[in-house]
Amino acid sequence: MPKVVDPVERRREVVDALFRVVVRDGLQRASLRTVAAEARLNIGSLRHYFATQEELMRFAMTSMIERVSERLLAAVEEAGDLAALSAEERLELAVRLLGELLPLDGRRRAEVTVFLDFATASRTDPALRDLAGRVAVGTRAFVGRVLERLEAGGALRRGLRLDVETERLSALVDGLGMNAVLHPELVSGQDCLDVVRAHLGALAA
Amino acid sequence: MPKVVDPVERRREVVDALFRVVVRDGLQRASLRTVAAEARLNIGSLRHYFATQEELMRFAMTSMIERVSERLLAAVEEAGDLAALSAEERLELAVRLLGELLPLDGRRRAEVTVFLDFATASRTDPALRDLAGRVAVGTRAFVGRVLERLEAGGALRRGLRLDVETERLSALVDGLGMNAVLHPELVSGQDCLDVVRAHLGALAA
DNA sequence: AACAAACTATCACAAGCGTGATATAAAAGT
DNA sequence: ACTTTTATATCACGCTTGTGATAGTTTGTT
Repeated sequence: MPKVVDPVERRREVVDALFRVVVRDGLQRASLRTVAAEARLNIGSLRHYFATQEELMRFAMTSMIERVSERLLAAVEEAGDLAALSAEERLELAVRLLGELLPLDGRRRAEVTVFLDFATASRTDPALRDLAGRVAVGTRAFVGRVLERLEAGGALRRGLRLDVETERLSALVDGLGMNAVLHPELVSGQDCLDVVRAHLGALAA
Repeated sequence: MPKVVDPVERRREVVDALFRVVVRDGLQRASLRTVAAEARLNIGSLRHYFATQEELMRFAMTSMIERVSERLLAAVEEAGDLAALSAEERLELAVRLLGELLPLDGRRRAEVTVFLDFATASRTDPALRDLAGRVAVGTRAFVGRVLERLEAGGALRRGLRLDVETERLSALVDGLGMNAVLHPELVSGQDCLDVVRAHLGALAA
C-alpha cells in the first residue's frame, strides 16, 4: 500500500515550485507564501516540510547542486574514453560537456538562471555562502577535468598553464551563461556554442 | 554666495549611500529607509529628491553608467596612439583598458559588485531592463573597440572573427569580475590580470 | 477501537516596506 | 516685508514578510 503522500516527492515538488518562481519573478519574490501558492500548498503544509525559510532555501540550492552534478557526472560517464576519437571529435565532445553549464535549452536556462540569482544572493546571505562556494569549486573542478582530459589526449597546445586556463575557461562559461540569461536578445545559445568552440579551437591550434 | 544645499551634490551623496548599502548588504536590503539612514538623511528629505523608489534606482544606475563610461573614455583617451608602441606594450595597454572593468581596487570592486546586483535584478525588474541593456551593449562596444584597435595595429592573429572574439572577451571579463566579486578567496585581482593577459597573448600568438 | 504520528489549515504578531498626506522650517525671489 | 519655492521632518495607511502557536484532519500502528 503506497503512502498517500511521499515526503520526498513533496519536497521535490516544493523545490520545483520555488525554481519556477525564481525563474519567473526572481529570488527576491520567492517568499514562503508565493512558493506555497505556486506549489498549490497551504503555507502550513509547506512549513511542515520546511520549518524555516532558510531551511527551504538551503535545501533548494542543495537539490540544484545535486541535480546538476549528477548530470555532469553522467555526461562525463557517457563521454567515455576519448582515445579512439579524432582531434576534432574530442573538441566537439568537450563542447558538449561544457554546454551542460550553458543555457542551451529550457531546463539548462532555468538552471543557470536560478544559479545566477542564488550566487549573487549568497554574497550577502550567510546562509548560502558555503553552498555557493561549493558550486564555484565544483565547476572549476569540472572545467579543469575537461582540460586535463584534452591535455592527456594530446589535444592541447603545449606550454599552457592549466591552472590559468581553468580559471579562464570557467570565467568564460560563467560569463556566457550570465550574459545569455540576462540578455537573450544579445547572446543566443548558438552564440554560446560558437564562442566555446572558438575558445577550445584556439587552445588546440 | 554658495547655496546652502546643492541639489546635485545631495543626489550624488544619496547615490553614494545607496552604493554603500548595496555593496555591504545587497540590493535587496537597499530600501528607501536604509539608504536614507546611510546618507544620514530623513526619509522625507530623501523623498524630496527622489519621489519614488523607482526614480532613485534608475537615477543610481544611470549615475553608475555615466561614471564608468567617463572613466573608460578617459582611459582610451589617455591611451592615445598605439602606433608608436611595441607589440608587448600594446597588449599591456589593452590589459589596462580591460582592467577598468575588473575589481582590481576598492573602487572598481564596488562598481562591479553594484553592477552585478543591478544586472541580475534587471532580469525581473522592468524598471531597470533598458538600463541593463545599455550597459551590456556599452561594454561590448568598448571591448570590441579594444580588439579593433589591436587588429588595426596588426597585433592580432589573422583569421579571427572579431564578432565572436568580442563576445568571447566580453563574457570572459564579465565572468572574471563576477567570480572575483562572489568568490574573492578563489579569484584575486591578480588572477584576473593573469587570465586577461593569457587571453590577449593567445589572440596575438 | 484507541492511540500516536503525520499532515493540513488558520490566526496573530511584530517588523519592514513604499507611498500619500501634511506640517514646520529655511531660503529665495519680489 | 511678503510671498513663494525649497527643504526637512512626521504620521498613517495598506501591504507583505517570516514565524510562533494552535486546532482540526487524515493516516498508520497497536
